[in-house]
This record gives sequence, structure tokens and C-alpha cells, in this order.
Amino acid sequence: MKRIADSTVRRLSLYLRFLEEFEARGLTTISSEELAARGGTTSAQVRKDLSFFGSFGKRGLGYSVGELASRLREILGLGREWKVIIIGAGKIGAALAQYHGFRQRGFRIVAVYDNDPAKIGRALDGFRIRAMSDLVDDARRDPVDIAVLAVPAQAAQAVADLAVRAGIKAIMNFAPQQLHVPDSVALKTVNMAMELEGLSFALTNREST
Amino acid sequence: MKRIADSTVRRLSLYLRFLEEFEARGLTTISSEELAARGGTTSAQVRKDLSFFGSFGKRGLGYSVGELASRLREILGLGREWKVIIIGAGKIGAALAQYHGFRQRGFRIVAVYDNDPAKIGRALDGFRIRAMSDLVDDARRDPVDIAVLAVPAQAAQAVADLAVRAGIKAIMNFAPQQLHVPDSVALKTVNMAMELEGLSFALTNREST
DNA sequence: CGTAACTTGTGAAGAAATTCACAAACACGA
DNA sequence: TCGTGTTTGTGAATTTCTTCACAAGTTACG
Ligand SMILES: NC(=O)c1ccc[n+]([C@@H]2O[C@H](COP(=O)([O-])OP(=O)(O)OC[C@H]3O[C@@H](n4cnc5c(N)ncnc54)[C@H](O)[C@@H]3O)[C@@H](O)[C@H]2O)c1
Ligand SMILES: NC(=O)c1ccc[n+]([C@@H]2O[C@H](COP(=O)([O-])OP(=O)(O)OC[C@H]3O[C@@H](n4cnc5c(N)ncnc54)[C@H](O)[C@@H]3O)[C@@H](O)[C@H]2O)c1
Repeated sequence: MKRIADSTVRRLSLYLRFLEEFEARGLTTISSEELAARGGTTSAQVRKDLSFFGSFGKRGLGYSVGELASRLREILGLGREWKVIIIGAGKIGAALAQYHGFRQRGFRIVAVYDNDPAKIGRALDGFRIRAMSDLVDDARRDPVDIAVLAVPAQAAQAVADLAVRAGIKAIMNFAPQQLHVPDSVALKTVNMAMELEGLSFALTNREST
Repeated sequence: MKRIADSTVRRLSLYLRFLEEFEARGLTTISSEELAARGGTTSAQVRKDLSFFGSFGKRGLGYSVGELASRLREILGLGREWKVIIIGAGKIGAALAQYHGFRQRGFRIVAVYDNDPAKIGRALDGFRIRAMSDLVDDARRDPVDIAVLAVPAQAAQAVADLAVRAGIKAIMNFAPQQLHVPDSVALKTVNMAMELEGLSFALTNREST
């Protein structure tokens, strides 16, 4: 199978979001043109993105909203539930643990970890915060799919190494730190300072043509 | 001037981060090769990225860490202080308001807004939470550069419109919602659920070659 | 049934981004 | 001063991504 670009996957997520909106409004079919308009892209792009995975539409008519949504869920691997742990019960970790938007999409937070003795054992939105020393055993007993890292930058690499050792296969990193993980582990880093710098660049270089 | 790709700007941010690390360690010169190794890219890429803005290196030697860092800061528009407001004093908004990593990089949070009467007037990390009705007047009196949106998705577009009306020139959006703003306003959306879906896709499609 | 109006799926063209590859510049040691 | 070993800056080649454009399929309707 051909390698699918990151940007394609990102757009598929977006399409799914729009389809769910349409579904909620009771619409049953949608054209690539309409889908493109919402997503700020072109109808050819939409069709090309989908064509990597098959042909889901009907010529002259468009796509069945429900069917395309469920095909996209399948493609994105959202048919199942993913087990997620959060490491670092600080400000960002707590916000994420309490955020219910993830569960709706099949990402179930199963535990929260921290290494601060003052936090371990305390409750956080229904979770009792667990010690880092429990992580490997816990994950061996009950495998975890994704680890969300919300620890300080200096600790991030060591924590990532531990997560890898615990058998975790994907990491979403919020620490402003470039992490190194084996190729077999999927990694995404969200660096908010970098996003702000992108805005700063845009503001600074607006006047020039 | 040629249009600079988003991915290029992103890498420049990254390079700057590494340079600051090197600077802290007291190193004075660095080669594109070393810079590339940290960033997971190639030396040619590094040199090409920089070449859009000038030639900052010395052949046979590499780049002066301090000088390149300050050139990058200039390019990214980090020479000045940017005024930032946070709209939505919920879990994510509070985490961001209390996060000191932004100020270090020249992004100064000047106010936090919310529309919940129970929250307005309360203190949040030194800020008194202000009412949405103050936003336009406040911003007219004392212009703001960037608005960070941390409100529920349903409210996001209306809040963005208000921010635009208040003269804000850049928006960083955390709501899982596609926003429409005039071309003159820079927009970045961080959608964490979409990032997770990217991991889900990677995990699902790992076995296939 | 025939035709008009749509819309998909996809090769081919075009644009953009990345990598290659090498001349030119420089440091340094003998 | 000369030769050796580096490393930059950049056109050219290559790869990747996006857009174009159109045949083919479908519906609607008289
Ligand atoms: N707060 C934000 O808005 C924000 C924004 C962008 C990025 N970040 C990044 O997210 C990370 C967390 O930020 P925060 O504001 O939540 O910080 P925080 O200090 O509130 O929380 C960090 C938590 O990690 C725990 N911790 C520290 N070392 C650990 C280790 N080795 N193992 C396990 N747990 C450990 C601490 O006990 C603490 O509970 C940081 O890297 C920060 O740069 C935060
Ligand atoms: N918490 C997370 O970890 C997380 C993660 C990803 C995305 N998000 C997104 O960030 C946004 C905020 O999430 P949260 O968890 O902080 O929610 P929250 O409910 O804790 O906070 C939302 C805040 O916005 C305020 N608000 C609501 N409508 C407003 C309006 N019209 N004008 C001004 N303020 C208004 C509310 O009073 C509240 O204080 C949501 O869109 C959410 O989907 C949150």
C-alpha cells in the first residue's frame, strides 16, 4: 500500500468532522464540492484523498454521509477504543484528563501518572493519580495504546523512554522538546510556543508581497 | 519576496530552540549537519531554509550560534513583545494563562476574558478575569496582537468575529472548530482530537507495507 | 427513451518541497 | 604559502503534493 501523507490524514479527520455535522443535521448525501468548501480545500483534493482508500461515492450524486463517515472512521482506526494514559498531572495534564471530548471519539483515558509524592494517590476527575513506578507493571498487565506526555521538558525524554519500555506504541507529546523514539513508536509533538512563533512570523511578514 | 512555506517557518522555530540550547552550553559555532541531526532533517534542508533569508554561515566553519539565533529571532518577529489575550477562562484557558513558557519567548499575556458571570472578576494567576463586553473597548484603547481562543466549539466563531472586530490580527484557536476569518487575520488551529486521530491512523496502518 | 445536468474517479500536468551534488570559501597545520 | 579537510550556498534533479480536465456513471424529467 502506498504511503499516505500526513497532510492527507489530517484532512480525512477534518472531513469526518464535517460529515458528523451533516449527519446530525439529517442530511444524507454530500458532494466533494461541499466537503471541500468547509475544509478550505478543493473538490479534486477531497476526491484524491478518498481515492487512496477506495471509491465511496456515486457519480452524479455524491457521497452517502453515513457511509462515508463510517468508512473514514474505519480508515482512521476509530472503529475501536484506544486506551490512553496521561503522564504528568500538572496544569495541562489535568485539563486533558478532565476533557471529555476525547472519550467521545474513542480515546479512553485509563490512568494518570505523576512522580510528585504530594500528587500520587490524589483524585483527578475520577482517576486516582498513580506513581511512575507503577507504570511499567500496569501497562504489562493491561496494555495501553497511547501515552500523553504532559511533563516538564527536561523530564520528557526519560518519561518517553519509560513509556516505550512499558510497551506503548504511540506518544503525544506536549513538552517543548524534540523526542527520540524507536521507529515502531508513533510520535506527535504539539508545541504551542512554536505555533505562536508561526503567528509572530505571519504578523511580521504581512506587509511584504 | 518569495512566499515562505509553513513547514519552513516551523523548522526555523525548531532551529532556534536548538541554538538556544547550544548557546546555554556555551558553544559558539554549529554546522548545518549538527542542526539537522537534532531536528530530524537533512543539512541541505537546513541550509535551504536559511538561504531564503540570507547567508548567515561561514564556509568551512559553520554558523555562529549567537548570531544565527538572533537572526532567526528577527526573522520570526521575536525581537519585540507581542500582546496576547486569552478568551475563555476554563480548564485549557487557565492552564495557558498560568503557563510561563510563553512570556519567556516574548508573548505577554495581558488579559483573560470570559462570559461566565461567576468567573468575571475572579483572579487567575494575577489576572482579574474580564467580561467579554470589555474586549472591544480594551483592545481599542490598548491594541492586542494575538487572541488565544479557549472557548467551547459552538461559541468559537462568534468569539473570533468579536476578536476581529476588536482589531486583533492573529488568532490561535483551541476549539475543535474550523474558523473563518478575513485574509488579513492570521489563524492557527490546534486540534488535539485530530492529532490523536493521526496517531490512531498510524497505529492502525502500521502492519501494512 | 433521450437528453440535460451533475458528480465521481483518475491519469496527466503543474507546482511545491526536498534532496543531490559541487564550486567556492575558509581554517589550520606544516 | 601551500595543501588538506571542512562546510556553506545554490542551481539542478528528484520526489511529493496539488490541481486540471475529462471520460464515465448517475439522476431527473419530459
Ligand atoms: N500549561 C500550559 O498551558 C502548557 C502549554 C504548552 C506546553 N506546556 C508543556 O506541558 C508540560 C507540562 O506543563 P504544565 O504547565 O502542566 O506543568 P506543571 O508543572 O503544572 O505539571 C507538570 C507535572 O509533571 C510532573 N512531573 C515532573 N517530572 C515528572 C516525571 N519525571 N515523571 C512524571 N511526572 C513528572 C509534575 O509533578 C507536575 O505534576 C511542560 O512541558 C510544558 O512546557 C504547558
Ligand atoms: N480541556 C482540554 O484539555 C481541551 C483539549 C482540547 C481542546 N479543548 C477545547 O478547548 C475549548 C475549551 O475547553 P475547556 O476544557 O477549557 O472548557 P471549559 O468549559 O473548561 O472552559 C470554557 C470556558 O469558556 C467560557 N465561555 C463559554 N462561552 C463563552 C463565550 N461565548 N465567550 C467567552 N467565554 C465563553 C466558559 O465560561 C468557560 O470558562 C473547547 O473548545 C475544547 O473543545 C480543550
